[in-house]
Amino acid sequence: MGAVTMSDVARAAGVSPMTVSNVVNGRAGVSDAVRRRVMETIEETGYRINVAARNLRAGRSGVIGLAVPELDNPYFGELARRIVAVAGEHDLRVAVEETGAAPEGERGAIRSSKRLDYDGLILSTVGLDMAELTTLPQLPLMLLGERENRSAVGHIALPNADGAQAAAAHLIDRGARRLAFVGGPDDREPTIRSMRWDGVQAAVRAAGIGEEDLRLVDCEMLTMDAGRAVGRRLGEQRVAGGPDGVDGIFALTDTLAVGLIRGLVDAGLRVPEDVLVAGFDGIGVGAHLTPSLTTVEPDHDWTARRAVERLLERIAMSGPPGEDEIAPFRLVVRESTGG
Amino acid sequence: MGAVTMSDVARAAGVSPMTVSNVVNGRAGVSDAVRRRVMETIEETGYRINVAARNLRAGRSGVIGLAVPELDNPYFGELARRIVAVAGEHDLRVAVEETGAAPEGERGAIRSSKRLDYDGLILSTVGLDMAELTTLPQLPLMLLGERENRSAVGHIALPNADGAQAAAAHLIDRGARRLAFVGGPDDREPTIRSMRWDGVQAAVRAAGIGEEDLRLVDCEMLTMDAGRAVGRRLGEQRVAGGPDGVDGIFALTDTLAVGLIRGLVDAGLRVPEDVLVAGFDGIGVGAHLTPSLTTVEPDHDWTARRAVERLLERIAMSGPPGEDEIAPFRLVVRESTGG
DNA sequence: GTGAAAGCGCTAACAA
DNA sequence: TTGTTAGCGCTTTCAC
Repeated sequence: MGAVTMSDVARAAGVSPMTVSNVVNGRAGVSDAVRRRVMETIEETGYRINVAARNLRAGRSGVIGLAVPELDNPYFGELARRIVAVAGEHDLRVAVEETGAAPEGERGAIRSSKRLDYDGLILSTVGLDMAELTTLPQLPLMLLGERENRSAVGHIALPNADGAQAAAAHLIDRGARRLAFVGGPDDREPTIRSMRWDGVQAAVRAAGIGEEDLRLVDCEMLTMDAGRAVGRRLGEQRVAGGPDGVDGIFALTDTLAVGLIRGLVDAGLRVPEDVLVAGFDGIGVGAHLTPSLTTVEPDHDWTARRAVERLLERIAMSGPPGEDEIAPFRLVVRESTGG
Repeated sequence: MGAVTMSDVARAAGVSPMTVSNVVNGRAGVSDAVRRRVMETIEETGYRINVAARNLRAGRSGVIGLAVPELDNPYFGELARRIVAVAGEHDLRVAVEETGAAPEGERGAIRSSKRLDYDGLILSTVGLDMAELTTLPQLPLMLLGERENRSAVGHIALPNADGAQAAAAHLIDRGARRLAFVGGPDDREPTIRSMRWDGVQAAVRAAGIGEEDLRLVDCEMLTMDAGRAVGRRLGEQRVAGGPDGVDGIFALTDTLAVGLIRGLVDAGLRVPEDVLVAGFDGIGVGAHLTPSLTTVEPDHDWTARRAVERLLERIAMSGPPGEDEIAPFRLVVRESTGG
């Protein structure tokens, strides 16, 4: 543990620790000669700053948490990657956590943020309701994915309504007339699901399709397995009912869509010939499926950057959460909706 | 920042800070009465330990790094999830990092581990060679994936040779006779690729298949895109050459296999009717592809647990890296090799 | 432009 | 069983 300290460097360079500190932190007010000498000494001694000490002094931990529903979902992996990158630019470490898309997991993430002393938390929330979120945390918090602007918590929203509307409009444009919206468990208040549902409804209304030709299909978990089960069921109904069954599906997430497509195949249907399918998220594997997946792709870079930067602002100034922002998106059309 | 400190709690409870420390850390030698009183005071004051201070005192940062090639690869997401879980049991935070599967990225991860002062690093390495790894780091390091036992660095190995051999034997068992091994860039020394290649060769030899019926196909990157390009090429050759083309493919990773299958489809082939395909890793999406993917699935739980625990041992005792261990695996047979 | 003093909150070592 | 002392490595403040 022969760790080299600032004092060691200072002694070796014949200056005070304070001067070393100034050099290390690139502060002004150090003559070029001294700066150079200190730099050299740092090089020679192999000095590295002690982050724990600096953090203690600064009253921070230097770590922000990132809590996502599922780490093995490529979407959140991509998100994590970018957030880590942006945070690194600010010399922050990112501790990742998984919530399992359940309120209990999200509560747990907030709790462990406190236990492990994170400076702030970026929470990609699915389950926790706003009431709880606004009371619970004594912790700079950025929410990812929700839309509604509720006072105490900062948001970076996904283009839930607009994106879903675009996807549904596209399904209709490609000839679908009997639509299904396959989503997660129902909730009491604005969630990703309800907002995307609104978007799809808007598209249906705009196209003059009757409400009876849009079905809402529950799906307890947002997993491929769950999606596949639903797909199989919808597929079997379609097969039994002939051409009167569902012919266009919007899946709440790409992950769900992957399972859904496979379930439809299990039931003997072809995508897109018999049923069109579109998802939401823009996960990478979507491009290489058979059929490849049409999806709403939010701008992940933008999302990550804004989330981190705004969290940093909140940590630094403990000011108000600020305005909601909505990520830009594009609709990526692929084979699952006919090309 | 009205943070409550141990001294505050001590004063309020009428004891010394040291006693509070002992209670907080569950150390023995505190009377039940005092312990209870301190606990209550902690509750009342809302005291939370200052991790930065504790770390400074302990000479650690409380953070370990986890560097993986690609965060948006579900395989590494799963790995990360489990590692975070195990580390959490030990009150450790996990900072994730992406190397991009390139030596430069892996070097960068080691560098930033030092910059950000990680207590240790779990590195899922692909590119960096051992010579460099053993000289470079002054940092407790656990390697994931490699096999060769080289003095200074700890390893948790994947069942590279045995797993690949099992997969290849299975391809042959299902009737494949002209095999291809599709892997990453070639390397000078034992890597995941060369070890899996050895396994495949062993299977081919054991089956009495001629060396000329096993092809080694390079693939610069381990991405779906790259795999797709290779798949398309192999597929076109097969179509041109008739039944004499490749009829069984082992892909170095599942990610590659996903692209590969799609590339074969692009070329007009059917999997598994025309070509059998097997991968390695057991990524979740493999089960829901069309066709679903046969794969070698290492025991991820085991891998994560051993990696963290052994890293902790190394951090604590800075002892020798210890023996290599190889993760158990199973061959999961799915549609891409005929069911 | 440079340095000395003091203290961030915690805990090891020793004393009582 | 409990308390006192001292110091982890850094940086804010103020003096020179």
